[in-house]
Formats: sequence, structure tokens, C-alpha cells
Amino acid sequence: MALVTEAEARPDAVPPHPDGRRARGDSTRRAILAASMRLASAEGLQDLSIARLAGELGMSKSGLFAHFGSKEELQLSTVRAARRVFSDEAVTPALAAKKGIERLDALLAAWHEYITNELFPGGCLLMEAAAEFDNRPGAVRDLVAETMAMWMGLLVEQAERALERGELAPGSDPAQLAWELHAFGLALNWDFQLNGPGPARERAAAAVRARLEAAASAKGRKRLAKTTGATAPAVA
Amino acid sequence: MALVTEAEARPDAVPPHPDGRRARGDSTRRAILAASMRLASAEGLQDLSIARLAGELGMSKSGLFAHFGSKEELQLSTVRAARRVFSDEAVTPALAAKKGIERLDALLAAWHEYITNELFPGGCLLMEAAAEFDNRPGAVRDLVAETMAMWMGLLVEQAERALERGELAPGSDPAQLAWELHAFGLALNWDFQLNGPGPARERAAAAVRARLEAAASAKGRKRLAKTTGATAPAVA
DNA sequence: CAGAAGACCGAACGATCGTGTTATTTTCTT
DNA sequence: AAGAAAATAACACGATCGTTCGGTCTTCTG
Repeated sequence: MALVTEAEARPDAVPPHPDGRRARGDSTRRAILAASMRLASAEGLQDLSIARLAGELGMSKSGLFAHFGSKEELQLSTVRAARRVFSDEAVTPALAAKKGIERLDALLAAWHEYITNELFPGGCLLMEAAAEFDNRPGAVRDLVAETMAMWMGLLVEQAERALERGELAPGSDPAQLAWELHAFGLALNWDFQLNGPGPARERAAAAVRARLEAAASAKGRKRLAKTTGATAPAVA
Repeated sequence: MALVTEAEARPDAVPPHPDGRRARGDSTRRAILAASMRLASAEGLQDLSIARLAGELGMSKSGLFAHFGSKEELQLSTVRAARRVFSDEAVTPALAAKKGIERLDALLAAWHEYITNELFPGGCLLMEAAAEFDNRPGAVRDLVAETMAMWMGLLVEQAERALERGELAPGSDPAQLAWELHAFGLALNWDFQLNGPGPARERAAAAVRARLEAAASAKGRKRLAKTTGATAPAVA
């Protein structure tokens, strides 16, 4: 779990070359995408160079290039692979928790773990790409924006469930709650990458915990207490 | 105030060529840095190209290059210029507010205004640079990290003042409070750039307001009420 | 007014980029 | 085992990059 393995970098379910055949070069493709995610998270998707990528893998530029046909397709495939890693690490583990405030808490905990686990040497690749492409129109930007919107949607959805179930104080705004919890994740990635481990992880966890408890009803607080460790101070 | 003017892009007080003389090329230098900030905020500090920059200004590559001597020095000067814009827009206006919770609130309000004012077409250049250079060692990274640390220091300082003055509930953690308020600014820049204006501005303002009121003492709440408009719902 | 200093330009350099073309090797099918 | 198909390599292309050099202006100084 310490690094991006070939298995974790398994390419997209829908291959970019939509022929029905599945060839043996898939193993190479996986290796390429694993290295590509590693490099791109460190240097950015744009400065990622096909030549250096090929050099790192001991293969030729053109051989690598043939797998994607263009740099943009390489970038898109890299983002898709990163999305899978994100999904496996930050979403799937949280599906074990019951819907509502508990799953919301579990999603955030898994996310924080994913961010601070040195899975990507340069921080979450999706955040990297979002910051890099946010105002550079194109397919990469659209894919990244769509992915982040889906993630935000997951958070909002669980906040809404929590409200329906009476785990949040009546009148709470689920979208606002999700936005703020999301902000703590962004800040965690930012702080962790810029300033090193430091207290970032604890800061983010305390922030989430306090915000959740502030928004929770008595029932919600009780359910929260079961999932995680100690209760944070009332308001900090 | 809508765009980066030459005056706002005035170069650093300490010129990179530390000869005592001040030459007439300073006007050119200012124009270069204004354009450089604009381009870098949109395309990134690394992908900023001297050739395109020169083309945009109608001058020659080598003529522009001579002002800095290296691309890294151009990047550093651009960051220093951006730091000055940041200081003028996000810090200076807030110094009118009284120290403590009021100035803390004013700093955040000015910051949000600075972020959502289309001052930089691609979002706050300092955040851009921080995300881009966070794990690329060198002088640029150090300068950006130092700048962001100073900004965070300002927030922590005012939170501490607020605590000393009894504007925050006893036992509050000023550093934690500042960290969370900082997170909302990062999220605002993120959301605003990736998804357009939308509700980002209101989300961030509501988050700050709720967090400040939750942390404030009765005295603090009273002082907050004076500074800004309506009071946010108790906890959202 | 002479001359030095600085600002700026045009051209060129080596390197690297993304991308084709063509050929060779590997793998799969029959 | 033979032939088709896919995977990979070697090489070359035009473009662009950061940087250097030599020269021409402009501006200031004495």
C-alpha cells in the first residue's frame, strides 16, 4: 500500500482503442500508467515528458507513444488510472460504513489516509491536475472536473442521508457541510505537500471531527462516537 | 482594480542586480512582470515561456531575457511581484480593522475578494506556484513556502490576539482556527477556478462566518456583528 | 561633446519536445 | 510450423525551449 503498484494502476475499463480485442501489451500499459502517475504527481501532467517516461521504463519513445497516439490521450489515461486509485483507496473502504453520518465520516477518514499515504509522491494526482488544468479548456480539464464533481457529489449525498435520518440538526445545509469538509481535505493535501507531515494530519482530523459534531444531532453524535476514537473538544 | 496594472506589478524593493544604480529599464521590467504574472497564473510558472512572453510584449526574446539572466530569476521576480499584489490586496486593506477577531475577519474578507476579483486570470498565483513547486526543491519553492508561511502567521497572530482579548471562547486553539479558516480560502480559489463563480463565494463566506462565530465568545460575537452584515445561522 | 553604460535586437547554439515513418521482433492463431 | 497481428524499436522531422553572442541604438555622465 506504500506505492502505486501495477495492479493498482490497472487501466480504465473502457480502453481508448475501442476494439474488442485485448492484447498482451496491457501489462506494458499498466507499467506505463503506474510510472506516469508517479511522475505526473511530482512534476505535473503537462511537464510530464514522453521521453523521460520511456527512459524511466527502459523502453523507446515511439514504442511507448504507440500505446496512446497522442500526449493528451496519455494524460487522459493517466487521470483515469488515478481516478481508479482514488476510488479504490478513498471510496471503496468507506462503503463498509452505514449510510449517513457514519459513511460520511468514513469517506473523509479514508480520503485523509489516501492523501497522507505516500501513494503519489507529489500528492493526490487529481488535485494536481485540477489545479494545473482548471482554466485550460480541453478534455483533460473536463475529465478532472467531472471526477471531482462526482467526489463532491458523494459527500453531499451522504450528508443528505444523514439529514434525512435525523443525524444532523434540523435545518442543516448538507451542501454547505460537504463543501467545508471538502475544504479540509484540500488543505490537508496542500499543507502536507508544502510543509511536510508536520501537524497537518491532526489538524484536518480535528477540523472534520469538530465540524461534524457541530452539525450533528444528539443521535448523530452518538453514532459518530461509535465509529472513531475520542470526542473532540466541544468547539475548539 | 480589475486587472494587474503596471503600478501594481512594481518590482521588488531589493533588485536582483544589487547595484546601487536605478536605470530607465525599470518601466520595461514592470511591464514584463505584469504580463508574466498574468501568463503564469493561467499556464503555470514552469510552462511560462520566455518566447511567448516576449511576443506578447512585442519585444525580443534576448532583450527580455537580459533583464533577469535566467528563467529561474524571472520566476522568482514574478513570485515577488505577485507577493506584492497579494500584500496590497489581501493584507493592507485589513490593517484598518482593530486587532483581534475584527482584523482576522477583515483579512479573510479581503482575501476572498482578492481571490474572486479576476486580478489573476488563472487564480491566485501564489497558490498556483505552491501547488506546482511543492515538491520541486529550489529557490522558487522556498520563496513560495516562506510567503505562505508568513500569511498563515498573520492569521494565527490575529487569532492569538483575539484569544488574549477574550474574543474567543477560553480554551480555543488559535492555530487550529487559523488552519481551518485558511482551508476555506484554498477551497474558494479551487472551487472558483474549477467550477466558475457559482456559489463558491457564498460558501466560503458562510464557512468563515460560522466558524468564527462558533469559536467566539459573547464579546467576540458582538464585535463581529459590527463589522459585517447579517449573522449566519447558529451552526448551519 | 565625447564616451561609457545600459537597453534592446537578430541570429544562432544545442537540447528537448511531440509526432510521424519504417522496420524488426514478439506473440497469437490456426 | 506458417502466417497474421500486435508490440516495440531506430531514426528523422519540425517546432520550441533556455541561453549566448555580437552588434546597434539610447541615455546618462563628465
